[in-house]
Amino acid sequence: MNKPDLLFKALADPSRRKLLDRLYANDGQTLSQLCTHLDMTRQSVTQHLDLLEAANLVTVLWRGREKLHLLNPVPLQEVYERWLAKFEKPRLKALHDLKQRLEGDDT
Amino acid sequence: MNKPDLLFKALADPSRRKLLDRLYANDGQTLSQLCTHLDMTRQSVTQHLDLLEAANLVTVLWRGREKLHLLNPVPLQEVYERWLAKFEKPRLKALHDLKQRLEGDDT
DNA sequence: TTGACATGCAGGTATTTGCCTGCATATAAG
DNA sequence: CTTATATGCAGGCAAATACCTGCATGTCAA
Repeated sequence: MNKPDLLFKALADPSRRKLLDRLYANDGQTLSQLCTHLDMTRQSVTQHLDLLEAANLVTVLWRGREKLHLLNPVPLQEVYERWLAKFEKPRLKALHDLKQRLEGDDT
Repeated sequence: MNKPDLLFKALADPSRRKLLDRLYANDGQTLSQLCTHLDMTRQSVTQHLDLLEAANLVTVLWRGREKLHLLNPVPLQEVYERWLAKFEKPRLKALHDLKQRLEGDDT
């Protein structure tokens, strides 16, 4: 699977985003530590972390029997640069607004 | 399903990103037009477009029997503001580099 | 009105996902 | 050495996904 696929898929799950948030608040936590705040088994959390690792959002550092998880923000910056930066605010929003006027709001 | 879930899920598929790219290059295309460049049936493309619409990335405008698709970049800006902006460049990359030194490169 | 065109709607199926249980392995501590 | 701790590995299962086929509906144009 290619790079942006892995990245967006990794971000598409609330449990995984929660893991990223926890690492953002307190980086370098072990698997067991990360498990304590999610209502699922250790094995499920492992699977989520594996996905985050595959997306290069989390890097692993072994210390003895402990597996420390470190957050890597670089791919997120790349997402911005390659996918979001080109959508500058004013440009296409005008079309959306135009639609609102032509059709009435169907939201 | 909540907002960021829909957004990231919509972006997690290469066909859907390709559709967004095509709309970025040439906005307001019909379903048939969008089908011509993807190697799948019209119904599959419809499903992808439905997902993009659910994520509010695409807005639809009916003109007679034609369904025009308009790109809406606002959710992408929100993604940046709510998820990416807080990961400023220098901060945590240092930890990733530290790991490289401690473990050797396992990439 | 009739025929062509644009799209919708209703399934059917193979694959992927997300979660689980059960057991195995490796490290730390007494 | 023995026990507790931290994690890995294998497999199973229900739900979601991403395709498809077949048929129905609505709109334009002659």
